Amino acid sequence: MVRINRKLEYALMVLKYMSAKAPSELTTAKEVADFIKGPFDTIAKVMQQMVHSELLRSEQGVQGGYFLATNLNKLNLFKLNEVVSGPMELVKCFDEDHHCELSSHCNIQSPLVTLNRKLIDFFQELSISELLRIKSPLSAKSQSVKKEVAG
Amino acid sequence: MVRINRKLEYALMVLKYMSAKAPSELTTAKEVADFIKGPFDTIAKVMQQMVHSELLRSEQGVQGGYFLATNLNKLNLFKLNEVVSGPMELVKCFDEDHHCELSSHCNIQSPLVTLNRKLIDFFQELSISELLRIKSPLSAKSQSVKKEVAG
DNA sequence: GTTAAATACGACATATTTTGTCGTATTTTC
DNA sequence: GAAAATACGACAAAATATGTCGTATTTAAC
Repeated sequence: MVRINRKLEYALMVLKYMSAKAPSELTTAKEVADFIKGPFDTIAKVMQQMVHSELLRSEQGVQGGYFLATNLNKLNLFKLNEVVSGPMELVKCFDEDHHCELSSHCNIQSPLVTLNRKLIDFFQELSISELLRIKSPLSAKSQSVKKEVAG
Repeated sequence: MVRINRKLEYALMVLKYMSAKAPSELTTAKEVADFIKGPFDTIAKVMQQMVHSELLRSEQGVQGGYFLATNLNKLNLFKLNEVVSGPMELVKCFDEDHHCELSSHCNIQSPLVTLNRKLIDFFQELSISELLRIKSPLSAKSQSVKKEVAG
């Protein structure tokens, strides 16, 4: 089954939620968890991962929270998935460590490499702002917007 | 992590293996299992599922086996995945029975519907013969081939 | 007609991955 | 100092994927 995981869903929900606010306004993990009625801990961790990758920035302590630190026009689904779920590998045979035990007799390795490449391209071409239909006030302010997103 | 599963891999390996033979020649599950050094039972079941969906046909008894019963030019990856792994649903919220518990407060449902549609289109456009680079003697014989597969 | 080789298929067992929880530390405001 | 927040590793639980077993059935060969 080809399925995106919860972490990526949470990340998308977070970005959607935060993008509705003014860029300077902070958002807490609790706030998002309450809003989507999801598990606080997991959502908090996803947001922390996004801080590591500089998609968000955080302020600690009382009154702390997170704010957007990236242009959602330039962020794509491949990157976001990588941030929260690690490298996108269509099949096991691609990862370095524990490579697939069938690989020595596999008759479809090259097709799978091709397929993996195509799938990565597919996800890379999907911008988050387009996907989530975000007007993106931050990006409009901080960076030149190359093309208007239609629809 | 977006990853195709073993069953789909086995199905592709089976088709690749079988397509190298003359259309009339039978292939046993054991033969494929030996060739790719994979688990016989699982591979046999995948082949049986392919019989159900009429991608293969089978002959029972000693000297029995499977043979191709479909045009691999017309078979696409979406269909093949569906046959061996059930419906392709990007996210849980789409399936009828146990729908996602977050759906009532989800703020990204419509984007996910769109994404799911795009992903399905992506897989539907990938023909098996193209993916596996199969010359497809069966289809060349039994059906008119619309366009030659380049590369 | 018995045996052997094969498909057919449900039930179960195991392994892997995903998802969520807990505990604890740290930062900052009040 | 207390409270509200991020930070983060370790573990637990749940879900899913994968593989195995047992048994039935079909058919060819002997």
